[in-house]
Amino acid sequence: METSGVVFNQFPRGGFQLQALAERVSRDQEHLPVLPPLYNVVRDTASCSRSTYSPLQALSESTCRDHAAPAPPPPPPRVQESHSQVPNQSVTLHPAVARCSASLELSALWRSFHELGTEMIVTKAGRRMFPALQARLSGLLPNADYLLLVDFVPLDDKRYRYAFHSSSWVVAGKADPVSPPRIHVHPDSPAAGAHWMRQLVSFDKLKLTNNQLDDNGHIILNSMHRYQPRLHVVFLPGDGQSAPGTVPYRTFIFPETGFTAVTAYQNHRITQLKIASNPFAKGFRDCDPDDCPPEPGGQRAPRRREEGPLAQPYAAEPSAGGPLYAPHAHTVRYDTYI
Amino acid sequence: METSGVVFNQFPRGGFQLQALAERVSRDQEHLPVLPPLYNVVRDTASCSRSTYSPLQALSESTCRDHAAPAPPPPPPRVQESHSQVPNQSVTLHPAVARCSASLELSALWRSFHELGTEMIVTKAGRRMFPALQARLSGLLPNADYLLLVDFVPLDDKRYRYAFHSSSWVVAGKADPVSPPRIHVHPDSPAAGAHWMRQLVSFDKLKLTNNQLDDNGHIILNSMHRYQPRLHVVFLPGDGQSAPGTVPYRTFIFPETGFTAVTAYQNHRITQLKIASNPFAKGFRDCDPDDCPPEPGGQRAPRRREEGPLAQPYAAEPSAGGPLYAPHAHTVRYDTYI
DNA sequence: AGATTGACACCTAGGTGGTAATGT
DNA sequence: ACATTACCACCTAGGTGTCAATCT
Repeated sequence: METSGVVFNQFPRGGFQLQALAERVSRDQEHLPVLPPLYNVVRDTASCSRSTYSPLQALSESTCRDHAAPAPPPPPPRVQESHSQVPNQSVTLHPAVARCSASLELSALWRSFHELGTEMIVTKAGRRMFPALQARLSGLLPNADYLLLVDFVPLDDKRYRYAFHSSSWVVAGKADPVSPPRIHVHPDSPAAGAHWMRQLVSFDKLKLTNNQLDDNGHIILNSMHRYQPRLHVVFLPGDGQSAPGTVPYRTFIFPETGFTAVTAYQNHRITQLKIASNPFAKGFRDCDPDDCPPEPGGQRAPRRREEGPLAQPYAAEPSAGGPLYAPHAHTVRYDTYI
Repeated sequence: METSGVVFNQFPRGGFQLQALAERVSRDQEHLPVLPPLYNVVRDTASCSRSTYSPLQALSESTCRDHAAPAPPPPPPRVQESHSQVPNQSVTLHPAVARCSASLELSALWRSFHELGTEMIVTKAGRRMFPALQARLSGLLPNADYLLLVDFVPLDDKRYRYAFHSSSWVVAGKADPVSPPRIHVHPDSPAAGAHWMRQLVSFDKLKLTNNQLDDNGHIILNSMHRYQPRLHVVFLPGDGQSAPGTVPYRTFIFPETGFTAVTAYQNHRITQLKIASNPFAKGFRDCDPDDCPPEPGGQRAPRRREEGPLAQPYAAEPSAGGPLYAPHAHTVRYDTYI
């Protein structure tokens, strides 16, 4: 099923036309900077109403933060050299995607993680993301067919290490070599616009792995590196629906979904927030079994081991390495986010 | 999503073109006899090598039984009156389906159930079939797109009752009114022929319900009625792949998959075979926990309640009602059939 | 009396982080 | 040192038939 360098998790449907189209989307962007002007980048509409939006700014900081918590600035995005085929001017969108927009679901939870410096576990067998990428779509043509793709681009070309003494990430060198990029195709693809817009689109089948030889179609990432997920909405032209010279897809980036891939959690507050918000980790929660599932805002007594001064007490300054947790991160409890 | 009387479990993919095509397949056959000559009926190729095959005969008895067990003859198929649009002569198949064939997986298990008189539970919330319909396909064009559909046709127009005193099914009157027919679309649809042929195609998401008002897209059946599942392989023409005047689909019927819908099992030997072969029912098996999963052929000591002469000892003659279990049905133990 | 429903114990299947062992 | 792995207890989620209660 690999006709080019791009590897997909699956491509049962629609045969090879779809695969070729998805490959084109991937290739178009493969050698571009993380956020080239070509991209039709749209901000998380649920959390930000800014009409003018700078893509590069979006990745370099969280531009739309409605909390007072200090914004953890990730390192500036890498700009690669090979700008092949970058039409720097505005492009004409295919009508099927011209009015398309997407909003990130659970953006408050994502922001809570982002403020601490999101970490995502990668394992040999593949690990789901938590939170999972979920989006609400609008502006699609109900009767037109679309693919929904997710891929991951490096946020920089560095390798990181977590300094426990300062509870901060520090640069540990240049990035390791990258594996051939992989793209996750939403299992419903292709589907009509009406299907995608009917309800939340969830990428909860997507799995991350650090196994460079992975055979299951999972997304291959380097541990201790930073990544930015991207959502691509790709129009699939039917008979006579092609419009040469137009761009048939749009790419959405939600900066608060950027993360560091790890094989074990480094920042203990990330661990705690995962435990508090992921229903599958309920067994690790520090609360009585009866009233354990508290609604956001509730607060309960600890049950498991009293972890006293476990690592450093959570009070450290952001260092050059990248985002740190905010000293006064939310005490909000998340219950069921799945 | 309902543009005609046909209801589908889902139709996210490929938009309305696919839905229209599937509806056509359904409508073509909706008012036909159970097995009209139009159908491209193919026998379970795994269990039968007969080259000449009579569709009507296939439903009226199990024509390809390689066991000595007495064949439980189901009631003869109903022949409806409204033979609209029945080209009684042979039709020209579209090249994309001309060489298509399908074989039933787990046909030995299906036959064991069939010999006892298969029962399938229907519930308000929807119940999976066990065994699930699974088939291996061949002869598709690897790069062409296909839909895989399953629907259910009544095997007769009768209502049944199980006579416990004689351990046999008896006719209890004329069939109840039928709900609008529903079609289960395999979730992978549409997919390339290569995808369908790569591995076993399993319809384990299909659920049966007796809730006439079901709005989960499940298959609606009448309890205490007999049904025959059908598998439709539908070619989905791409640009310029249409061939007017040809039939773009084939229908496969495996007579050993016919069953009686029930809300609770009637024949106790059916219950026992389900418990012995369905891994989810392992908790009800009559064997020691350690060596409980015996390979087919093994035999173990009972663990749960000794059920002595539970109903009548299993020895009854087939009555006019339909299939009965064979008095000497297999003692083979089935382990994991999922 | 027969058919249906709902609560239940008991499974499969798989997603959590913890922890100790193992690499490197 | 640090990163990774394998295994584990503990969850969620949902598929089984049983049984008692209820419906018709």
